[in-house]
Amino acid sequence: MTPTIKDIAARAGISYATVSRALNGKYGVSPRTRERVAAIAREMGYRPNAIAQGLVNRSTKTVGLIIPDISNPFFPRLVLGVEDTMMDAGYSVFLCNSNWKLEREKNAILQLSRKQVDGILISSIAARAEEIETILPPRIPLVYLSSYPQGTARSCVSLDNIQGADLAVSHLLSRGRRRIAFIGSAQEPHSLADRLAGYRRALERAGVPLDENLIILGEFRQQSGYLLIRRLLSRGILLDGLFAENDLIAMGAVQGILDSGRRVPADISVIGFDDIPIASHREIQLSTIHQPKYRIGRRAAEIMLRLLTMHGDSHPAEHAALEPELIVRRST
Amino acid sequence: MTPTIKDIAARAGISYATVSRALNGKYGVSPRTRERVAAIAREMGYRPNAIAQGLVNRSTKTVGLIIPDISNPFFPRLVLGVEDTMMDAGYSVFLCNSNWKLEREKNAILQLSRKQVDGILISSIAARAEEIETILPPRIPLVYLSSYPQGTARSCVSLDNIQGADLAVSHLLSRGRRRIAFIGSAQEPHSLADRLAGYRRALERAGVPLDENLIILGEFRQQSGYLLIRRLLSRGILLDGLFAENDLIAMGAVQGILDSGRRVPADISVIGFDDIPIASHREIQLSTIHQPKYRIGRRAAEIMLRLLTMHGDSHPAEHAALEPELIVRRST
DNA sequence: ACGGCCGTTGCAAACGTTTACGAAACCAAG
DNA sequence: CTTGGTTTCGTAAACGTTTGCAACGGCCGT
Repeated sequence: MTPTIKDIAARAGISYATVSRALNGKYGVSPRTRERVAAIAREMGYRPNAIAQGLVNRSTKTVGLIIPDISNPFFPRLVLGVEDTMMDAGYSVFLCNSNWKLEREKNAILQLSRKQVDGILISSIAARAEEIETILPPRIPLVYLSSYPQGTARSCVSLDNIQGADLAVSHLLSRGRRRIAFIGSAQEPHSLADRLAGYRRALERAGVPLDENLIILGEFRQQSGYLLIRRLLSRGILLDGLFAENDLIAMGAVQGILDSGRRVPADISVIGFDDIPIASHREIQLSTIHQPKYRIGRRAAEIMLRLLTMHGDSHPAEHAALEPELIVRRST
Repeated sequence: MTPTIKDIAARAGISYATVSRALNGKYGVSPRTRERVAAIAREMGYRPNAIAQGLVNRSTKTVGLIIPDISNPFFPRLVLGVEDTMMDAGYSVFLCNSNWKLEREKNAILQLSRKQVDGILISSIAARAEEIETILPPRIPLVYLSSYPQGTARSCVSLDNIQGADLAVSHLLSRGRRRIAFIGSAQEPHSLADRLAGYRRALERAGVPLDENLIILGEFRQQSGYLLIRRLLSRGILLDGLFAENDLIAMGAVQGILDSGRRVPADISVIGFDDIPIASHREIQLSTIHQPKYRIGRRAAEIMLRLLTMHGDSHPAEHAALEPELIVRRST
């Protein structure tokens, strides 16, 4: 059907080994035949079969990218960062959505390893490294983006979540807030833990007592923020500030606060996390901690490429922690 | 390294052909050995090498998905729809961003065909079919999503853009608007043409004269909508309604209108297209034409699966046009 | 003229599968 | 016990590449 290396060889009257060498610029082919082969290949519209190449080279020039949910506004730019830089380096990327389920993450890893990907980038919800690293193929590069399970020796790139949360809460404190609630999601154990830690650290440093009643957990969704804050307020619990684990929750919470007859930020200051695109909209203006999503993706891909090129010589895990940045908008 | 079919054969003391048959449930292997093989495979953690399988089966259980830009809020749910249903059917999907460039679309097709994908789903910006179909491998299934170039004989699934635009403009007319502007993007020729056609059709049917000065083109970006409407207004051109080719432009335009001291919808009613997630936000409340993005993706994937299973017997192109739905919100 | 070396090419194995074909083994019936 | 048929299994080719090794020819130096 589509021409193969053998077809070219037949047409050129030489062996297909020579064709291969000519096309790949290998040493040992006369300039004359090299050109002839190139011309014929072009003319026949030859495209190397990457599958066959993958089989013999034991490298598919392909990586897998596993994320929880591409329709969550945090991920698209991260994915784009990965895709852009991998593509520039000649790699293709398999996209897999795990839907926040460990089972599906594991399944994705399985599928990817069958497809012989050269590496895997994953934004995992696993709490412990064994949960997913045990099913990895032997010596395949893996880098965590925007996550890192406990006990892993792999590379990862993410924001300094503790620092970011600290920044957010300190900002609320600087606004004179003392009763600061935290609304988080139980879906992603790691970032939750760190952001909670940052929350605690900031309060402690400021000498503000911690009230466990102000900490509540739900899901990574907007509605979740709405419901949780309303429940909190209806219980008559006093608060003048809110730190949400992410912008989606924060936006829902803002609506909940408004619906309960209170003002933002006058009565309650609200700050989120991530700086998703909507957060900066004129009518929203949510204060937040900025995450350079595209850069995180790019950086992770760069690390992956490095791991890929030094194929297995040693894997000095690289831990890139990007700096969080406070973005002050109308909600505080 | 990772166990192959031969390792299993050696361990079981049989030929690897038999192992293959046993593992694939082919006819002609005794239940006893079948079980033995399965047990050994499980114990050794065997994973079939999909690359090798792809080579001999001439099918990689893989498709390519080409879209302009995953970070555009229109695409994530569409991608999710594709990914979910392809994955359920045992396929993996390569994601490629073309960044609204025909060159990159073509390049993506090239890469994908080298990777021997079984099919390609593409949200193309090409105006004419030849522009991209000429570089397709011979008999590979292709389905257009949310786009269809002129002169193609391939399947496609998209919204009825003319009808949708008609709906939008008719809605503005029903609100008593007569001077209705159109702001579009030149980036995607097809949807532009259709939405413009619907715009014209609705005006004509209502007997409202068309004013070419009210039609302006820019980019698919929020900022573009802002700048264009401001320019329009500063020229002193009268208008009381605006139909934007998509929500992003519409949102930018709303800001531009507000900044120019006019009210929405009192002075100028605004309606968009797509119904991206932000549009429904409480503080935005943009009227628009809903596109069922996830369903479009799913539907396209289903068509692809059908094409894939009847491997080449004949390709009766399937043209699925989903119904647009008018969503009335605060901006009109 | 001859030996050796280099530049160029071909042969064949290998990557991990699937599968057509044939061989062996088994069983039942004659 | 032979025969024919049916299971069950092994051999080998094939998919499209890459690459080590050997072979070939020509050129150079002696």
